[in-house]
Amino acid sequence: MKGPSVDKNDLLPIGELARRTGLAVSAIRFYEDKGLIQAFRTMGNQRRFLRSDIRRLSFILIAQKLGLGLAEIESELSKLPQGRTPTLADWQKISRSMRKAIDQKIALLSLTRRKLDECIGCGCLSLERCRLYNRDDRAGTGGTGPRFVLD
Amino acid sequence: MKGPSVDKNDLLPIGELARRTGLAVSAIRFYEDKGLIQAFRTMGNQRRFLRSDIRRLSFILIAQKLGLGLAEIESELSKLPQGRTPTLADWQKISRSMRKAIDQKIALLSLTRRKLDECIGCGCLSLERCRLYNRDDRAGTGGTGPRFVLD
DNA sequence: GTGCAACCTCAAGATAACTTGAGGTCAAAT
DNA sequence: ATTTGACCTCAAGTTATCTTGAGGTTGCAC
Repeated sequence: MKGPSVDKNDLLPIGELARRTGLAVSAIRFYEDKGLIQAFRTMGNQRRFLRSDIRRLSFILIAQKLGLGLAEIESELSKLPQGRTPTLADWQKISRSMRKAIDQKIALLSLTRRKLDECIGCGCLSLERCRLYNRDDRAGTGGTGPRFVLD
Repeated sequence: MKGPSVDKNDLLPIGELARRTGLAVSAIRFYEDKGLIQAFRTMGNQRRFLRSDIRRLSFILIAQKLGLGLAEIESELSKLPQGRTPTLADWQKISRSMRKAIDQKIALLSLTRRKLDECIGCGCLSLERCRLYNRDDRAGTGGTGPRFVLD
């Protein structure tokens, strides 16, 4: 019975992790710096990662594709158990939350597309008349970015 | 008969354009700097915009939501006729190309979702086994960013 | 035990997309 | 005529996400 042991041979140096994920070594170090991933250190101060960190980085890559920022990703990842290597069930849970994010993105895009279809009919793209935009606009929402349009 | 005349009263100062689009004044100046939009100048060196620039800016905002960078957006906008105010037909054309971009995005997300569904079944998220990733990977594609994963 | 690729840190640079600030001008109402 | 808010330029700052470089150390293979 060879259970999931965490013996020393399973620890990966950063370059190996880079090769396996397609990330640059510098990016992984950067993520560690940001607290997205953690590493053990050898006596000689070199990083050693768990195999499960491949998944962690994979998650980061996928989540980025979905438009999440590193901060948001970190907050997602923080839902993983601390102290122990995440189990399959842990990853399933987080994967499902990612699926929801995808669903939402698709829904938003579908909405945009539908509205755009209407607009193609009139050729407008005008903030004042087009349904692409809020009707009750003209208000500063308080944030920094653009204040209405498609939110 | 009040046709679409372009007399002086139709020229908008930058602040007006900002209010109408929800953009910051500084952002509009920035876009002008980048060549995304052009302005006339008054004798006193103040910018004056055409009404049609509202659409232009609207397009920029929508295209950004779709994930295009300003450079790409500029290349889209460059398809508009030079010299004259874009007609409805011009905008319809560009809107349709935008629709295609949305379609593609949705398709890509659907694919991701489908693959993710498979992965939830196995809980893997592993670069080496999971179908989320290319099978023929392990290769540097030459670019800077992540080299495989979901492309 | 030596060589050399792979590793380390820390600071600075790169790109995108803007904002902020300083210092000054314009124009429309009073 | 004066005031005041909107406008101007240009340089520098901001946030996010990394990369690059300098200068130095480790660790594995021979």
